[in-house]
Amino acid sequence: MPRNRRPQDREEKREEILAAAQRLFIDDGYESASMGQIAKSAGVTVNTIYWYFRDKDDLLVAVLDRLLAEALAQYTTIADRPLGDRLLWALDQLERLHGLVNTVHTRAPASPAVHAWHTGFHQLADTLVADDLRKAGAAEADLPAMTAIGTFVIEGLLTHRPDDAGKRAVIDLLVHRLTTAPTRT
Amino acid sequence: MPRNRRPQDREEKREEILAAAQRLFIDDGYESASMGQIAKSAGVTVNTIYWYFRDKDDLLVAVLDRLLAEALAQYTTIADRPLGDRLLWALDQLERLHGLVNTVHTRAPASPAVHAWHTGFHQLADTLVADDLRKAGAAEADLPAMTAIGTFVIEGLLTHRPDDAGKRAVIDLLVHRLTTAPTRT
DNA sequence: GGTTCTCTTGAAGACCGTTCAAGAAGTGAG
DNA sequence: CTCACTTCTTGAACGGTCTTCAAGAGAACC
Repeated sequence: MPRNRRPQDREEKREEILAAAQRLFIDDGYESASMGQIAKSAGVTVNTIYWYFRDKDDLLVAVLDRLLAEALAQYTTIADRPLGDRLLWALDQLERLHGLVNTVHTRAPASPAVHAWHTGFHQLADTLVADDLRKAGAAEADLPAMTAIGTFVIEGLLTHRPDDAGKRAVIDLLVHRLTTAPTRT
Repeated sequence: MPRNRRPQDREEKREEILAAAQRLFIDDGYESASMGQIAKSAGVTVNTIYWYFRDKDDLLVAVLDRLLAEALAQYTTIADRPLGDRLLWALDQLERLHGLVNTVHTRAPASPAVHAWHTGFHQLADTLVADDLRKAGAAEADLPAMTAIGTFVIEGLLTHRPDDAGKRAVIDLLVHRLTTAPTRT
């Protein structure tokens, strides 16, 4: 039992800070979004953020978890579409956070928390993609390399952001080349 | 004609600063390597760096140019090896700067200089890869998507650094799938 | 009423990249 | 030699960052 309770619930306030951080991280980028701006946007002082989150990286991880949960909730609604469509969907989902992909890669070496999130995310993504490729009849031995390629291409598309036609072309070619057996020579 | 000359040549000193910056950027990362550390490592004061370079991003671009020139000089020695070998070579070359790949992507939106370097680099890389794929008999229409996939996979391997066997598997599978025509269904 | 825990805050610390104004050092002209 | 001019170097400061510390406010329990 909590010895004390403010009128506003703890989770509620945490969520407010998180929402402000998410918006600023996505709109301005992780580096540009200062703790001061986040605090002002959430209507609190900087120190209050440090009551709910260990540091800025911890705040980033919490935002990432939030976004991932959102995306996974939506994933069930399109889980039975063809692989190419699902990849494009994943791309659109992730594209909302375009800058954050790079941020995660940048912060992971320096922050154990971000590193752990990054590892977990790729395990999840690998599992999903591997299941797909298995169903498409890919050889079991090729699966690790294939999922890696799939992941790398998606990250590349996020980082370099070609136009829609370019995205389509890359995804279609990738799916075609990965799911149809090459000719024996 | 220069009105004045110090005992040490201008280019020489610039090169010393550049060497110190390169080592720290690669070993500690761009963010962690502070201007103060770079200056101390080069045996000068911080302000001296600002005499030779506009800002930290300019210093980064100069380091990138240095590294790229080194790599290109070596490229001619292996230009006639098979595509897979050359990709692995490029990977080893670039791997020395693993962290810098991300740094470039992170700084490009904020720094016009880094952005310009990034664009130029990809134009160069795309040209090289496209030539290769053309020689391997790839359909002209597929070339842009193929080179994009090649680039993305290399960047992915650099960012996520699997072991040597994993790298080999990904490269082999990629080259195999890209250079052999899929079966018609 | 006093104690205890939760939450909030103002102020300060350590570091960052960058700029300013001043000084040192070499070169050429009078 | 002296003076002006350019090149290079530097100490000190500025505004910004994330983070921490110590103190205070507010609700719940004894």
